[in-house]
Amino acid sequence: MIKHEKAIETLRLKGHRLTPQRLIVLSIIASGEGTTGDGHMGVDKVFQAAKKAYPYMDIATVYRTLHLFKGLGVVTEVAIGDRLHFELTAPDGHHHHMVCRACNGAFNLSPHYLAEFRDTLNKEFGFEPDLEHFAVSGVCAKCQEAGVKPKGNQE
Amino acid sequence: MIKHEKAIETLRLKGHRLTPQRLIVLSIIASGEGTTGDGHMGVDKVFQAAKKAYPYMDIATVYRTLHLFKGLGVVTEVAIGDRLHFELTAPDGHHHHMVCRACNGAFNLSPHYLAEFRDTLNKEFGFEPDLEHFAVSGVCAKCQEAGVKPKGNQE
DNA sequence: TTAGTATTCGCAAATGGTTGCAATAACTTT
DNA sequence: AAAGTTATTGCAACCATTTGCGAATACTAA
Repeated sequence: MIKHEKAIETLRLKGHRLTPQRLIVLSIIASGEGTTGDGHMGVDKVFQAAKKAYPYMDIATVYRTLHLFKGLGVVTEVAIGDRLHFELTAPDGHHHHMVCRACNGAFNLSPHYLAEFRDTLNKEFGFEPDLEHFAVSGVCAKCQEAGVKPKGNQE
Repeated sequence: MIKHEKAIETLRLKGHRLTPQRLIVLSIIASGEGTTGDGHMGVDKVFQAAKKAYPYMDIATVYRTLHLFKGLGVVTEVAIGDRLHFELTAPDGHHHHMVCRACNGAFNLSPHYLAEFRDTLNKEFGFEPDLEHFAVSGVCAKCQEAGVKPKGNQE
């Protein structure tokens, strides 16, 4: 009730309408209930929760709303095991993700690990990569111990 | 007819059956005709070409075949504008991709640009990222000149 | 060469996600 | 407070991709 007030203001300032559907989706994401371990919430979880609060809710509306929020920087999209998940964008500094292909765990990664990579692409190729919300797939330490093999190792 | 002989051998060695469908898909990818600029070929292009050579060809078979090849390291998958594209894996050193979100162009990126990033994730988090076939989305130099804006710049 | 069997195929139905469109509803203006 | 305008909704159809399943076929062994 307090956390996403700024998000609501953002909506209104950019001229978007404040519909019940949007407020519901927003509060669900903000509540972070039914989370898959790390604050990220699958689209289906959002949809189920939203339908409970508002039975006419349509899955298309959920997707459109989440994409709108993403475009406004209000939520962050993370692809976990080829399904989309969302979380409220961290108001402080945001972070990137390492997603484990074995356990589907998502681990935070501070942006400074990518800064150098970005600089290089910039200088060498004039290429400006989209690294605001970056996610690397891989295998986490725990799953490696448990015997999950990393993929081809030709660097 | 010569280029993908090794791929055929790989199939046989791993105990996969040498079906006409697989050989056709392989030769289409190897031929590289109908390419989207950089040697990558869209699934639909592969399917159309395959159906010409073998009218019963099914799109599901094309997908299954391409995934099999990908698992064997025979082809490389690149997501361009959220559609899958494939190319014959470069037999020498392979490369990564920078995909321009504005013009959908795909540019090659030598693996050495990623080596350091991998080492860091390894040492800091014990995380082993899948960087064999890595692709960054972004905006290429040309499209930046043409006025396409990079996304949020909070690093 | 033929018979056996496990893989692969084609089909059809399902998946997660997107889109076109007419009806609805949030905001604006009065 | 009512009417007008335009964004947004719900629905249904669609998209690219995946999957279940019974029929077909590449390989193996005889």
